[in-house]
Amino acid sequence: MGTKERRAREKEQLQRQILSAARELFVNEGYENVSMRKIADKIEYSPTTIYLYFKDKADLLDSACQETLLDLLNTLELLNRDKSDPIETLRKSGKAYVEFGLKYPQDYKLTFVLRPQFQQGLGLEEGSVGERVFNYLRAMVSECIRQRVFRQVDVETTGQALWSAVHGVILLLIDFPDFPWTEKDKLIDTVIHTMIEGLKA
Amino acid sequence: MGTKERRAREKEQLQRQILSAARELFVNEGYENVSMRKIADKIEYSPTTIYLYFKDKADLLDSACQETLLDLLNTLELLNRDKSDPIETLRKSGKAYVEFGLKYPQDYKLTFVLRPQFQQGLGLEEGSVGERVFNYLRAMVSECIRQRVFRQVDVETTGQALWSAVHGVILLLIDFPDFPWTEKDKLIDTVIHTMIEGLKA
DNA sequence: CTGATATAATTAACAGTGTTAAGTTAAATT
DNA sequence: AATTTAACTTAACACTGTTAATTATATCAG
Repeated sequence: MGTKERRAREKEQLQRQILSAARELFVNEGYENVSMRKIADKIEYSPTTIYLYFKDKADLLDSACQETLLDLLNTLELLNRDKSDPIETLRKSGKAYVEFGLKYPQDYKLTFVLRPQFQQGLGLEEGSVGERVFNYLRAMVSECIRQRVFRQVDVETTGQALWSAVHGVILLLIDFPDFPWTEKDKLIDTVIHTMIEGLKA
Repeated sequence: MGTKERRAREKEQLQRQILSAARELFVNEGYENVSMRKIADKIEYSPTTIYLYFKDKADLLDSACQETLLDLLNTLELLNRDKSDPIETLRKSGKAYVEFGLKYPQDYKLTFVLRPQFQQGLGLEEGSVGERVFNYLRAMVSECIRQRVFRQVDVETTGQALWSAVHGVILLLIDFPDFPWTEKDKLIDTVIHTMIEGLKA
């Protein structure tokens, strides 16, 4: 009697197909420029079919962002963290975070700028992927303080301040591509380096 | 024969009226949620009249952002800058910048996030208001270096890095109002203070 | 294999969007 | 008073997200 399971599998597959098409379009053409009809065209279904699998367009955006956060978390956790040099770990992670944002600018903006406007909260609630990303940052800062390479700062505030700095440089570089930036990597390194220096004991 | 002048004045007045209505709506309801028809209703003209005064909706956004930038520049230039303490000046300016962004979050996002997507370049071209704002920042950094309170860093890169940091904290605070931020002012002060410390000689 | 039932997908429609072209009204000039 | 010019509006187009009603399809019972 596996027909029910098969049907469920098929449904899940179509859901993934829709999400995949939507995300690709969002990323390539921008959320606002993607219509439900465009997504439907891509998967060769009628527009309203999408509504059988997702509540509305914002829900689609939401799901796409979840995927982005997972990718980001993956990227960060793939870094080989050297416990003996927490500052270098922090620096590398910051760099990886910025590079992720610049490599997938549409994804990043979708997740960290656009989505919050639609969906309050950003899924930073307990157990979410977003929370895990932030925990990762928290742990690094804690380690720097524990090893006395940072002065006795507040972990929470410091983490949020670091996040602010890298978030800012990502968005400026994405949003003002024509601005006469010094040299992209130099700017990124300066932001990260300056913050770290400012926290040192 | 002042009739031509009067007509020109009336035209200008209507243009201002449109812009004022548009900006108010943009700020209160968000750019995407404001339709040309809504603006038209507010000023009691037909929707198409707007197109006699502005090229399109993006042009309206553009003009609104120009105003915001002027307001920002005004706010910054009202600060009494103490030449003898350039670091304090920088700190106060950074704080004022962030507070401006948080006081008029919609204006800030319109200008520094939304507009760049529509209109490439952001009017940071020569002689623009945007350029004057950035020159303000450049001058402060230069002064810090000249007086040897900062180490011998690159003015351009440093200015951009500082901008990144404050830009980031503004956007995070705006976009994630539900995030468990430590204490708003503490976070802002930490971001600014940490950057400055990291630049000191 | 046939008929009933549940599920999946579609068509048609609504109220709204930015924008353009054509038409109308009002004012200024000759 | 007639004509030109400027200001404004009406009607329309091709879209948008979304809902309700309808049709097609696949599963199950007899």
